[in-house]
Amino acid sequence: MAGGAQLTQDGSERGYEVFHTDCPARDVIDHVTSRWGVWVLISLRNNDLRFFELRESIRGISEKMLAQSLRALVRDGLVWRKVEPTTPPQVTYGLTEFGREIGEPLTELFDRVTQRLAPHGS
Amino acid sequence: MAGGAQLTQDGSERGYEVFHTDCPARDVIDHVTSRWGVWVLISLRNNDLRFFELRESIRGISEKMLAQSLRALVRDGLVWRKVEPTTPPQVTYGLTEFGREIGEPLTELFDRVTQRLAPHGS
DNA sequence: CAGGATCCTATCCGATACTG
DNA sequence: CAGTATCGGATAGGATCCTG
Repeated sequence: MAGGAQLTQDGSERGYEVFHTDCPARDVIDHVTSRWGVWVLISLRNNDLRFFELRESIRGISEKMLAQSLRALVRDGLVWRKVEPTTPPQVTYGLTEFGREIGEPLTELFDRVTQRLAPHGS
Repeated sequence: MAGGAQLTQDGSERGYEVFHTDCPARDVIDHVTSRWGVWVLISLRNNDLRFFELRESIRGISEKMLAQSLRALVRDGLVWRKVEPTTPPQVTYGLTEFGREIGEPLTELFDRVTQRLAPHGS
């Protein structure tokens, strides 16, 4: 069903799959493609990072939105969170297997846009 | 540079590529991954559609946001717009080559999420 | 049918201040 | 360091009405 999940024109009212409002996939996609979620996932695709490393990496994000985005991604099972109860505390974030699965096409998307817009490299 | 485009730690302030705020790619990504842009692109990946067909397909979108999203996507060169000056007028939208290029990983992303969340099909 | 214009609300998001 | 809580401005977005 790679091409499916559109509306199925079988005449009935239901038949929509993910385009319908109450589809759980829609929420996840919305989180993944949210303003900052994208960059969090892309930032984490290579190495696990700590909170402040993410903040430094994603220029322009506020702590509030970073924390919020991370919470959503953890809730959705895309990102894990490891707390080292030291002083000062150390919290590390990384991609789960699902997160890596999702991060792949996201990276691809990202690369294609970049390549398209910046072909003036030589 | 599939793995690159992170910050380049060469010590200087500049050296960021796409995570920096004033990167043009970031705008496009933001449009592509906008609340409704995603669904427009995914809706169009198989067939060209008219305005009302898009509205029907993407459940929950308002005409205003659909028009607005379409305008942004056309401006970014991801979607083309063909006007048939009949009465009533007929406007068709479809993916440009760039749009198709971008739609691919988006569809992949979409499929992976769907597959993950709805494996109870059988 | 395919929108543009207007109004109004919901939420996003940054800034600031505070906590463990 | 890694957050949470609160406030207020900016923006997204829905509803309605109107036009070619």
